[in-house]
Order: sequence, then structure tokens, then C-alpha cells
Amino acid sequence: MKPQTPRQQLIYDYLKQKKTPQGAYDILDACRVHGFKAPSQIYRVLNKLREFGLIHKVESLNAYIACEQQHDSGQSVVAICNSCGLVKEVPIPDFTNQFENFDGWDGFTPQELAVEVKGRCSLCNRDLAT
Amino acid sequence: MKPQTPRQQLIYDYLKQKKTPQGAYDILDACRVHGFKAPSQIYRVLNKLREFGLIHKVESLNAYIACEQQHDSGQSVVAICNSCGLVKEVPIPDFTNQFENFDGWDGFTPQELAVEVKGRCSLCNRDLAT
DNA sequence: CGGATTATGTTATATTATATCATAACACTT
DNA sequence: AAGTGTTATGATATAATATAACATAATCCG
Repeated sequence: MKPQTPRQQLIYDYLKQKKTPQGAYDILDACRVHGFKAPSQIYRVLNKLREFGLIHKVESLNAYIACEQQHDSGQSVVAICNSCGLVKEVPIPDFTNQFENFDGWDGFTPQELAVEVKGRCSLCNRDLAT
Repeated sequence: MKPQTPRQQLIYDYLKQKKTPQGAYDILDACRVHGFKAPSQIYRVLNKLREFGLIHKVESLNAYIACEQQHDSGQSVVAICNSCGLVKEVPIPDFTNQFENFDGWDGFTPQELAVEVKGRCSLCNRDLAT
């Protein structure tokens, strides 16, 4: 699924071009020059893009990032560096499968999976070593 | 680690006795009779209890639950029913180990893991079948 | 075209969370 | 016990995040 309207395209492009997750109000400020004026305008577009699976909300940061790869469903594994704030989406193969086939659910049917890992990125690890 | 003060104990007990995650302002309202008056009082205690690993924040709900079992670190796997809102903490053995030993991190060192699964609980599945 | 649906604009408000500064309680040393 | 540092609490204000509600415009499709 691709962005369906100019405004969707605009915000999607903006997020793709950013390396760190952006808050809704950051996006709003950046998009004022393009005619956005109110938070609700931003949130509407963000929610659409989320439905399409084009972006993720990083829940623990209240911020949004563009997906780097296409997912079948709304699944994501996000690595957040506690030190520098860098956020990366990391593909973990078979991971979600394990989840669905897990015995312990006891009748629970998983639909969406959100995984957020906080830690220390490779660059900050390197700085630490010196 | 156990609650260290009467106020910590109070909020911890309150959360333990609830089956669903509670918002900070829900907790505030419930605790007004015990002298709590301001959000910051609640958030301070919640943050302490989180440090102690006694409660979790369910990020995708902005709500808080008492831990059901003791964790070594701040790890959690939370199952949320999209249909009835029921939330359960589910232990997934060896799961976090897989995460730490995952090859694809490329220098990233995981510290805290937050997993939130949305789906349909056993009861709602049963209702659906009839 | 006509009617439905979806996207957008606009204003107001709700919800969640933190900053700041003052005071009280406690733990520890001398 | 007095002094000192630390942690917890009280209290007020405000910041940050998100939604409700209602109006207008654009698009789709019979």
C-alpha cells in the first residue's frame, strides 16, 4: 500500500527522510509551510499511514517512524539507543512465527505485535570502549 | 524489591487488586481519599515502582499494571485483547534469551525489552465461535 | 448528474506527563 | 541531640500528546 493523497505522501516522505522518530507536533511544525495548521490534521494522516503499514508509532517515545521494509501485518521490532536516541527497525526473521505458535497463549490469538528494545547502539558502544 | 513507603505500598496494592491496566489519572481519582491531590504525586510513585520492577507501563495504552511475577530486569510480555480490553502478562520462557543472542543486532546491546501483543483473548474467541 | 464515501479544514477540549520550588521525613555521622 | 545529606512528599503551574465535533471540499462510482 502506498500513500493515497498528497498530504499522506508529504508526511510519509518527511518521516522517511528523518533518521529518528518524530513527534506529531514536530511533524506539524515542519509541515506548517505546506499548509498544515492543526494537530488533528497530522494525526489523521499518521493514523492512515499506520493502517497502511507504512509507518510505526514508537509507543514508548510517542513518536513516529517510516517503515524501512514492508511488513505483512502491523508487526515491528524497534531498537532504541538509550544513549544517543538512535532508533532502528531491525528485521528478526521467524520471530513473529515463534510468537504465534507459542503454546502458552492459552486461547489467546495474537494479531499485532509490538516489540521495542532499548539498549545501546554500536556507535555508543564503541565510544564506551575508548 | 518491595515498596519502600506507605504511598508506594498503597498504589502498588491498588494496581495489584485491579485486573485491567489503570491510567495515572484513574489512580489519582481512586487515591484522593488517601490524600493524593496532584498528578505529579502519582507519577512519582509510579516511576519508583517501575524502577523497582514492581509494575509495568503498558505503553500502547498509557496505563499501568502490577507485575504478576518477578523479572530479573525490566522485561515484559503483555497480551492485550482488542475485543474486551483484558490485559494479561504472559511469561514466555527463553524468549528474551533469544533476543539477546540474536545475530542481527550488529553491535546493538539490548537492555530492556518491551513486548506488547494485541489480539483476541480466549473468552472473546469463545464468544466468536458461538 | 446524484449520492455516497473519503479526505481535509477548523476550533475547541481532553488526556497524559513533567517542571519547579517548597517542605517534611529519614538515615547517618559526629 | 545537632548537623548534614538524601529521599519522599506537597503544591502549583504548564507542557506535551491526542481526540471530539462539526463544516466543507474532493473523489469515486452507479
